[in-house]
Amino acid sequence: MSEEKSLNFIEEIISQDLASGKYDSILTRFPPEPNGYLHIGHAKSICLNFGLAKHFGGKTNLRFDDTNPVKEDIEYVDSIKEDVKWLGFEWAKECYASDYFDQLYAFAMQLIEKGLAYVDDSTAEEIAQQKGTPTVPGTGNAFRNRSIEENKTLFAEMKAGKYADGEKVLRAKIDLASPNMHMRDPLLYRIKRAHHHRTGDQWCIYPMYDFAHGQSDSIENITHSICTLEFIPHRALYDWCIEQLGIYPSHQYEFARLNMTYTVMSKRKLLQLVEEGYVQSWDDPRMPTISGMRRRGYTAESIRDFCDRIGIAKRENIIDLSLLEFCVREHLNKIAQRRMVVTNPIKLVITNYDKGEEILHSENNPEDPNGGTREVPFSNELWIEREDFMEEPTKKYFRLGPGLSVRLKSAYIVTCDNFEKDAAGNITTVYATYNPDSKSGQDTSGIHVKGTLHWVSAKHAVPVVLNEYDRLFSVEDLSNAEGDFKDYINPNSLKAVEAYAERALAKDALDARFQFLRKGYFYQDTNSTKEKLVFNRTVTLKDTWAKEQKK
RNA sequence: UGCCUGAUGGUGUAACGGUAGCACAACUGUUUUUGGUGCAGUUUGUCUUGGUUCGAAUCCAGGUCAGGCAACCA
Repeated sequence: MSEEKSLNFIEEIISQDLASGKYDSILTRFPPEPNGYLHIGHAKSICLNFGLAKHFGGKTNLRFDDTNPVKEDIEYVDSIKEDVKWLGFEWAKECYASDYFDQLYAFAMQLIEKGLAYVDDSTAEEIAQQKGTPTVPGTGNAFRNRSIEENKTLFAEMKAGKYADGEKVLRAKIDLASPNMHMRDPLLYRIKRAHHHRTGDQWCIYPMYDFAHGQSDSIENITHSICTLEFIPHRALYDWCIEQLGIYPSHQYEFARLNMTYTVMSKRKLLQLVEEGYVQSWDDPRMPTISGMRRRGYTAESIRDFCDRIGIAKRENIIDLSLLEFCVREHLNKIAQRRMVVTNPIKLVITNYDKGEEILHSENNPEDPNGGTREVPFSNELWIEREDFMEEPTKKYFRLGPGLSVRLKSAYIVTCDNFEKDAAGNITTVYATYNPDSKSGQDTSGIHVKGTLHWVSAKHAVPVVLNEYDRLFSVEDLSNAEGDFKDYINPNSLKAVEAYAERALAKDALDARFQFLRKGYFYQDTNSTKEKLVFNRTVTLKDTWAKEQKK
């Protein structure tokens, strides 16, 4: 018997709506503005909206909220579609608010005819001033009393291009004294001569968010319109428009957006990082964008799992980056191909190995009994990690040092006899003897060692580059940090290192997921070529030895 | 000195008047040919003051704190 997972508050509402017969089925929507790339916060919304539909047997539309042509671009539309698909979701309809411009214009005329909207000639500053403050009611102006006929004519002229940008706006006539600032005669339309990525130069007036979003929901018969907390005060206006227009009553519900430690989650800030060169692109693997995470090696499955675990609620939150890392490690541990790569090499010479070389076999994935093995060439000269040798080992050090023995993964047990240093005192070569009876899988030596090292045969090694990423920012909670968020950028968020990889890696598929033994999970970068293999570190392995050392 | 949200361990999230649970993090131990994984375990919490009740995280009243709202942005 599986324990029933408790419902979040939105699922609760939907179950009740379905049980009461209010709806036969539900329709949700994911409504990004195409003015930037999607990030992990959007993934939360995508998983929520599509997940709800899946859970309750409904559908989800993808709708582009493209009512502000100066900020929007087709590049963003394309990337958004790609990201949603990659995350594993299929939308029922691909919609655009701009497809409803004619309908929206007619809605506005309807409001004018009901005496509920008027053309205002005031400047932005005047309007702002006349709105009052949260504690002081707004004041009207003469334009508020224009006749219905005059308003109709004026609005039609606005559409026809008779007026300059900013010369006039259309406003709803609601309540200038409302305690909700959004109800103090909100703007419905503004004049803006800008090229729209879909409607071109057909329009010079564009509806505001509040006069587009709810109406679009209604046109599509969205049952549950889910958005983030900052839209709570807009809900009164959302409902007002629907009621006055007498159109399909979609309902808005709000949840808390995602925040994460050590990163930012605002398109404006992310755009700044790109434009000012702090990262290379929107899909830079350090970015919290879907495309960046994809390039870094995150799997769609792990992101979905993450979104599932963080939950949906109304309280502000900041999620530990470690939860995201846990999710991706958990998935990658199951599917990643194990390979050996040495990043900071010293030479290990096996003095009694006189076979020249031999082919050994190593499991591709100990988690997967059907994962098979691969061939790994072994010889008397190997690369091992510099940190795997210590001249004067401490008590808890399980690796190589004078007189110490270790297992070479999938190979033999070796014992260190000697080592060499250069003039500067750096270890250059370690000498060891191997035990021929300790071959992996057929070990009859009876020797037990505590440490196992990864290694690469020197003459078979393939040079590769590893991009080792660290968190983008150096403070946990950017919202509590004083000053400019860019002051907290981690200057060491990317370290590109040269490394020696085992031969098999050169032949592996481009999109394979790897675990470089004892180093972390890696994924081939989009710029990687056969001539120059480049891997991005998705996430390190958990490292309890590093913790031990800090003590 | 307006209106709207919200407040449960370090971080999230459950408990719908009846045993404060789960996950991540942290810490033990154990297994391990990855100091990985697995397994077992430990630590840590109901913002506050009253009230209702046999019984309150939950209901009521007051307070405190945090966030949002006054873009021709979404």
